[in-house]
Amino acid sequence: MAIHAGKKYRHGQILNLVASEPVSSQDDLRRRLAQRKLRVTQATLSRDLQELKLIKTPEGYKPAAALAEDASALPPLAHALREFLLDIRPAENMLVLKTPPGGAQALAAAVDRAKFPEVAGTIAGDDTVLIITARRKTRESLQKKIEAELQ
Amino acid sequence: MAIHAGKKYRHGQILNLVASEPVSSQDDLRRRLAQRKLRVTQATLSRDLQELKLIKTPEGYKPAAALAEDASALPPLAHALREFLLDIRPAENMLVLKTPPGGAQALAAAVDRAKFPEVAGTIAGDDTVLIITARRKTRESLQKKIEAELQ
DNA sequence: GCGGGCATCGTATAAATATGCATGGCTTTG
DNA sequence: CAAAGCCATGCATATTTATACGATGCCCGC
Repeated sequence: MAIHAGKKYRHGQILNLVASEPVSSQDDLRRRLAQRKLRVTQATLSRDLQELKLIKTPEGYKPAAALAEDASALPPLAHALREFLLDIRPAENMLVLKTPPGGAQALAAAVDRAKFPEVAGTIAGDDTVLIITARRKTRESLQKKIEAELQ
Repeated sequence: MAIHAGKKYRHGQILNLVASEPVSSQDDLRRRLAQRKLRVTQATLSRDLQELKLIKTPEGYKPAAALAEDASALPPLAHALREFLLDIRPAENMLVLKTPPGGAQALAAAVDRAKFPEVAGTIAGDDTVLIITARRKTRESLQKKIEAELQ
């Protein structure tokens, strides 16, 4: 094996590089390492990046450690509302939210996650979310907050 | 344009899908959407995923929201080791660390700052650090600690 | 020393993802 | 309504990433 400085060392250099400046591709990384006298092929870097748990983002490679969380991380409420909400209908102490087919579960989850004090509970079907509040006044307050999320 | 239900709706379905089960590729995603009567091409999904800020991880697509970084939030010693260490050689009551040319001073400084009780003293040349401990047993203990820093 | 097992790596190529360009529909303006 | 501008999209293809396979080096026991 050629002039090798060891995989450990190369991994350290890779971590340094991606932490200090955006690296847009494995070939980009390969060129930068070459400047540091480390000559390896793209194939090796593909393996290295996997071992180092670095993932590609629009802003370069980043450690995946931060995203180790469960797959249930949902987008914020505002986003869910923009994506799913078709209509809001007030009904005394309740709010009825309409979504496209299949969207209700996701929207309800986002509402729950927002933990509004006004919300007594939610029920989601396929394209409808029912939000229940204590009283009509409570519902008015909640409705304002939700409409504010829509800007 | 075919029977389409709108980009917003498709985006909602994509968020649902990737939140509920791992999706390994854009083609995988394309097939699952087809089951929900959404027919689009991989090219469209590539654009969708970018707009939704979903990034590919070994466990499927995830929201990029949780993109903390700092690969270098490591303790200084671990960082220095990753950056400089090429080799560790034990020698009775001493450890010899090899670095790339010019790296020894920096690595030795990091070792000193870590203040291991085992370390009697260090001597750094250009590409070699000599760490001196009291006895062979002491060196073994230190060596384990240093190797642990490398993961 | 000699073979076996393991790890690393490059080459070639497959697989996955991104993109230039053209099309068709929708909306706005006059 | 026509013309213009804009979006969303598909198709074809370029670019990027992953992998199957074989070669080489190293360590270890005999």
